Amino acid sequence: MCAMSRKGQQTKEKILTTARDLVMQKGFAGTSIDDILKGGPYSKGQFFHHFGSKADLATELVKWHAGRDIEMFRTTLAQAETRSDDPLAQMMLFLKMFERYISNENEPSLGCMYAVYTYESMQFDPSIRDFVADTLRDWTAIYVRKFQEILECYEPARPVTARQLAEMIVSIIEGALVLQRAYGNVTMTARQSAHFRDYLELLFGTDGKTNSGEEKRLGTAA
Amino acid sequence: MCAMSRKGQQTKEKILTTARDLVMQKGFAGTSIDDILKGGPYSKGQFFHHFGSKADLATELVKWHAGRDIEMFRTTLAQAETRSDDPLAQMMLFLKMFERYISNENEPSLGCMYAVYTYESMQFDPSIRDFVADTLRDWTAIYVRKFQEILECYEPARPVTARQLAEMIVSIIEGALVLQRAYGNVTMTARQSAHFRDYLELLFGTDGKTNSGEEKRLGTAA
DNA sequence: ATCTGAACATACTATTTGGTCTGTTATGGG
DNA sequence: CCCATAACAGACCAAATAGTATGTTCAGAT
Repeated sequence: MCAMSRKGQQTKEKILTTARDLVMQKGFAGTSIDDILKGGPYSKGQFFHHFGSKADLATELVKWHAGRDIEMFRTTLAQAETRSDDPLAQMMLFLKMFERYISNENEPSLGCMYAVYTYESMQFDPSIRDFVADTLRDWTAIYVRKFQEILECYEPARPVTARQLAEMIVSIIEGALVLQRAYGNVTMTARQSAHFRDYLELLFGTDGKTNSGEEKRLGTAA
Repeated sequence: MCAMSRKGQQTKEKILTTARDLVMQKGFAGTSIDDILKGGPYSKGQFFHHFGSKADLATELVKWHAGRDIEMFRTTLAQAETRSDDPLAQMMLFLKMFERYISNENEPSLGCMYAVYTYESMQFDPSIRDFVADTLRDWTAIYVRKFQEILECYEPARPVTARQLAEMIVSIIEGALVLQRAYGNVTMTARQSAHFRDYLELLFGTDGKTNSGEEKRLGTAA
């Protein structure tokens, strides 16, 4: 009756974990099903019981990853939001938390799975490509909202939109992850994020700041 | 006597071009030799006459690409350098030229080949990984030099090193290329580069500027 | 013109790959 | 306890894949 037993779900997750690690090392096309099986070890029957095909794995893998990824993103942001009422301070804190997390990355997950899929995109069907693009858009959208709040409170030293800033930090992180991986340097992404924080301070910093957080936001809302 | 005839070189280049286009679409592991042959069409004998193996193609392809890539990079910078004596103006001009180039990208070369290799890195042998890392370092080093010149002439509004700025623009471009590809949006990279120029203006701009280009540079040299 | 090696063509092969088929074992609801 | 079905095991298969073997053509130096 039940669609899937405890044990089954557990096995499926283990296969997904193994697949993720291998895909992050060698790409999707570069990872054969046998590679994944050897990485378990799992049996062929096990794999094809849980996944209809390799293409099916591709879909389930990104969606599984994106679910966990976005959830952690939101959790971290929510955490930052409890520690301050000022959106700029929240953003700064969030970035610092991200930097701490990404530098501690012990496992072989150096890089971004969306980038892996993006750079092999033409072998996936359009629905996967769309999903990856949508996920990146979701990611950006969260930043956009926060920067909108910031722009409601602070006057930037130069004209800039929330979207521009959001896309910039996403670009910086994506790019830094490429370099981090290419160089085998675990601190690259954190450094780039820190530099972006520096830019934000210059843009919204004490000199350029015209309104304290609460004031303008309440003013706008009223 | 000659190592390779005109015709041979020509064919090899055509194969490399086809291979590059396919690899940029589906990744390296996702591109089979038969795919490349069909993309020509070329014969199997032709391929294995020019390349010892698929791994050999991997090596020759990045090196061939990097040679052309870095050359264009230097040419564009040299062009920018002839139009102004001010290193900051040169950088701005260079970025603008890059933006024009990258937005016009008609072909299917959306993205960066080094990123493709980096995200499939574990299937290549270490010498290729090292080559890619070195090429990215070369790329960064050129920016570092230019930012050093800028920092000799201008006082930044916040403390910043040439290396930080160089790594930031490289990250931004790498990341923007990922987004550009994921979204199928040809203007993303140019917009990110433009935003970085904005940051540079804020950092070195009229308010923060303390020395005119020539002055301080000469002063430092003397 | 000739002759040598580069350049190309193509049939063939061993292995890998994604995927199936058949059968066995474990699980949990009634 | 029973039994339907989920979960697993592993032999098997056809297609794809990288690579070879063998031969032919062609360009260019002498």
